[in-house]
Amino acid sequence: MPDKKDNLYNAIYDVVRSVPEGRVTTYGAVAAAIGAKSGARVVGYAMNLCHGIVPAVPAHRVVNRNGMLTGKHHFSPPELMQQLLEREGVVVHDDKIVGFEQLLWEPLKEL
DNA sequence: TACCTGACGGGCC
DNA sequence: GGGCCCGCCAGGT
Repeated sequence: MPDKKDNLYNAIYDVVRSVPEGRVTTYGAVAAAIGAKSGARVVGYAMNLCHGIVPAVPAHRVVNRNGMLTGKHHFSPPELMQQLLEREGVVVHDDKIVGFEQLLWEPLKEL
């Protein structure tokens, strides 16, 4: 695997796209799924670059460890993240996922 | 061209 | 129990 880094990002997008509708995952869960233990942050960087990626990466289903929509500010408009989640049946209150632990979808556990 | 900041999380003091 | 620090990549200024 010469393009390890490239595959890393590709793996991140693949995992995020594997998240079922109405479910959410965390940066740490994705990072653990791809073996990037050093960086939940790397997942965040990948999300930052998801702009223009096809097929579209459902970054709105990725939240931080607290279940908060930390990256909503990167959407346009920011409310779009919550809108998409609510559209899928996910209840969001105060930028936080209601019943987050129940909706949490862990790749390592489910995959 | 170089520095800095930014979607996180876990470990250590 | 709480707060601080470190690790990682890439793009913008």
